[in-house]
Amino acid sequence: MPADALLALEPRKTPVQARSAVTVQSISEATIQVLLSQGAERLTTTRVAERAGVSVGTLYQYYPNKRSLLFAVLENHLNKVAARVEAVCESARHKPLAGMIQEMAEAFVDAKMERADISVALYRISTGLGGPLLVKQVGQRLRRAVEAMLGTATDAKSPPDKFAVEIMLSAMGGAMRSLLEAGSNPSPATVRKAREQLVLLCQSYMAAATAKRV
Amino acid sequence: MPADALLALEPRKTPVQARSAVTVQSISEATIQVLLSQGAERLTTTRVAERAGVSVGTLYQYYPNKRSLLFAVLENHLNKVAARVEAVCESARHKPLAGMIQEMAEAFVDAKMERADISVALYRISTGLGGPLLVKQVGQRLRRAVEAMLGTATDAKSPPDKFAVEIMLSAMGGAMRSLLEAGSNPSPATVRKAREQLVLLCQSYMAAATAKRV
DNA sequence: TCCTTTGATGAAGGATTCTTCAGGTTTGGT
DNA sequence: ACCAAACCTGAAGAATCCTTCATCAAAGGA
Repeated sequence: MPADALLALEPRKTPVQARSAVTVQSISEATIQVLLSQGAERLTTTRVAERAGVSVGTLYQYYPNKRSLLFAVLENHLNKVAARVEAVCESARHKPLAGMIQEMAEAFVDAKMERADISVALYRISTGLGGPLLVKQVGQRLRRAVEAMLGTATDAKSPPDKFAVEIMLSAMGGAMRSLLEAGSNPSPATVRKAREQLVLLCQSYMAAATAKRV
Repeated sequence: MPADALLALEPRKTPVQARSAVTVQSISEATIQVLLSQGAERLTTTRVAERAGVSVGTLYQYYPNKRSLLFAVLENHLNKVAARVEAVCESARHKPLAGMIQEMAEAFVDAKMERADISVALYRISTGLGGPLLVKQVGQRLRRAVEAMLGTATDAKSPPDKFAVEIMLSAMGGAMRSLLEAGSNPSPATVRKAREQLVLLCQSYMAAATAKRV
């Protein structure tokens, strides 16, 4: 893979004045909106600019190409979710295992649900080039945070299995995705139930996985 | 949504001679190949035809448009996987719960792994219009099969929760996806470990979910 | 106030892509 | 051998799309 494939994704110019900061923000928002209303196939730089209320030229002043725009939006969202889960993982140390997992899983569900529209929109581009890579990176980052937390469990079982943690996280992510993509924004009751069930899923699996260690 | 959006996805003509059957098959295969080597973005009807060794016109004799081609390939794969899991669900009735789950989960992993290339390729288009719908339908179909199986468990707990089964299936699917998209085709050792862990995940969750019922 | 930087505009070039159709080739029955 | 049906071809029309650049407007320090 060519080295400039990554460089071409970096933003082109950073806003220095206030109005341009607004512009960049509205371009980001417009990307989500177009993604939701038209789909990834019909997402066009022109359409995004139109929806943002600026001209195409303006868009290209901050993003060198279409892909870099999508990449930036995706990266931004993933980082926010990861940061929130990491924070919870740090503050939940030195507790019993079940409680730690519960806090972590709930934080994950909440972070995704809070702006369900963004999540749904981004699923539609998470498959493009660079997407799986980002997801993988963030996944690793999350895994490390969870592992560090689990290491401090008061009811210390054997240390958690690296592979098992990965499985747990991707399973949780998959279930959330399926739920969000299922259609109309889920009712509060559904969200409650999902939280509860995902907590149960993670708890029971982690308990089984750490116990099984010989 | 317009009604003809679905009709436009139906195949245009069904092969009657032997050579045309070969042609459509090679078009299907070529679609996978192009998807893997070029990505969804660069998948072109012309490129698919080229790779299949036929001309574009031929392709359009069997598929009314590009989307119908992708839809057909995706549908075919999902149906195969679903059929296999359903078959196992039927033959695994009247056993203890843990054993049933194990057979089901292993069948799922095997079905996905057997042609990992197809799975990976199709993830790249499963997000297009009609994709989530198909996935949802197949998910429901699978859920019913699993529920029917669980109802016959010899160590009968309370009947399984509908929502919980959905969670389990989507979690399993998500974990598999993450694994497959992680990159280079996983080693046999990784596959073994994945099978084992996914079985554990499903077993422990189902046990916890049925036990929790009041 | 004046001038340099920063920000915004949008028409147009260049490149792809989807899809059709008029005309040729192959197959299989009679 | 003959013919109708099935099948294949691929150049070309019509529609988008990405990206650039010459030009204009706003901002803010000197």
